[in-house]
Amino acid sequence: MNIIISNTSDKPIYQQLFEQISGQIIKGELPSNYSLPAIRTAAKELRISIITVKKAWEELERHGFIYTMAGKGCFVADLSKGEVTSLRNEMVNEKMEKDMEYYKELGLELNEIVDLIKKHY
Amino acid sequence: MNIIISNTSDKPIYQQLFEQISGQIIKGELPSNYSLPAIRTAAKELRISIITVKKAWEELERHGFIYTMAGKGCFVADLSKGEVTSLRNEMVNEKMEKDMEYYKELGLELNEIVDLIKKHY
Amino acid sequence: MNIIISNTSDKPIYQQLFEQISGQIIKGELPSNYSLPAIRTAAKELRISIITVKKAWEELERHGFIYTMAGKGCFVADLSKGEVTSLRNEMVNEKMEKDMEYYKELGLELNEIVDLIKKHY
Amino acid sequence: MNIIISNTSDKPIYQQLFEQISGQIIKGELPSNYSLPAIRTAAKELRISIITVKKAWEELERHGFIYTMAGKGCFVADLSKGEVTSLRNEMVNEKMEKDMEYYKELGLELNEIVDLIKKHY
DNA sequence: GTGGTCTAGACCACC
DNA sequence: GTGGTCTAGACCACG
Repeated sequence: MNIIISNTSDKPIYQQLFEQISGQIIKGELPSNYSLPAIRTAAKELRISIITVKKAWEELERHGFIYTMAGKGCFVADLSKGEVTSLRNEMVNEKMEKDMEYYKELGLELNEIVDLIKKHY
Repeated sequence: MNIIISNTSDKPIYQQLFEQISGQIIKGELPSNYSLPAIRTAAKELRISIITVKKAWEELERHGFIYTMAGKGCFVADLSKGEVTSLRNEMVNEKMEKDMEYYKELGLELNEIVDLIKKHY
Repeated sequence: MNIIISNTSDKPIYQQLFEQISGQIIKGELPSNYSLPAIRTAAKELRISIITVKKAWEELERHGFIYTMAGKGCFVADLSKGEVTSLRNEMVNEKMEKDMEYYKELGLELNEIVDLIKKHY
Repeated sequence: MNIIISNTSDKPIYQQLFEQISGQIIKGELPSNYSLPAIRTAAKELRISIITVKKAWEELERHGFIYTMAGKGCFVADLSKGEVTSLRNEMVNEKMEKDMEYYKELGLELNEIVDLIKKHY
């Protein structure tokens, strides 16, 4: 597991954690039942508060990416490929909707957006 | 000028104002030297705080979308077509960069993103 | 609004808060757009931590009972009678399922359960 | 004896053990003086900690469901039908009280609860 | 050892 | 003033 925290980013730390880990699960880099580092361990290594890590872990559990066994630890959920895709689409669609709203507000045409994406990808 | 404020959105109100007005300027819906409503007037009509309107106007000025004449009011800047495009691109590129980072983090391929955009546009 | 906190209960404080407030909303004792006390105020009055109150408020928002306006406060959601019933049923069904599992495990017949309920209601 | 342990349940494992075994005793599925498996045996078969099994056995003894003979093992208590019913009611009443509190807090009428129970039983 | 809950502070953006 | 985020501790139940 590889996490990079930016303290200068405008994104809250717990969300950075959530996005990176969920991304790794979606991409299959973290296998089912993989044991996440203990909250205290992760907090110490990333030099952030225990509570911040916990918040990220909670968010991951709420979305179904991981499951918690109190007293044992947290583990990557056992997801089928279809479930992974479904989770991914849920997250992507939510964001995409807002993005498109913004680009349309700025008067961008569909093909302009596509061109920009190809440039930035 | 047509502004819609959502109090329940997670976006700060001043930013909603900024985005909508800058969008209208970019799309040419607000002509050069168009006189923006007085801060107090806008605040009253939109039922928001004067401070919030002021912050949005300031942000617009900082980006070069409007200019202020003390005692007279605020007016849409006299921008060439090239300048408008430049301002737009500046805003779009900044956002696009972040968006692509997110979509890549979720393991989306370029063509998947393009498909989704065509769907959501 | 009337809240009673039991420090001796086995239920976490934040859950007691959640259950009591959601119950009052469901019963119509708290009207739409009713302004909940500020987190700090509630914490002081109930003599509990700000974070504990916040956790309860968050849970209420996640279930759709209240909405948050950052910088303004938290307010009871504008729910139709049908939506209230739907929210109630969601909560009740979840619990009822577990309860029945337990009573069946103890060998109770349906009519025994009904008798007991009439006695305890 | 048939025990199923769920590691992902929010219920502690020792309590799952307690509830299932006490339920089987109450339902008469385990006869008087039936010899419970040795703690180490049960722990190994269920793939849980010895400490956890011990805690469940202790809880069963505390409630009077089983008795321990040092060096021999644990056995189902010799309970009359009345005693069984009494034990059962003790457990049921304790839970029922809390349940009804919750359902009343959500504004459910007696007949609504009965209807729901018939549906979920 | 683990996570679950709670506390008493703090700084920030927004209004 | 408000909520949003974060910190650095603490005690508990569970295994």
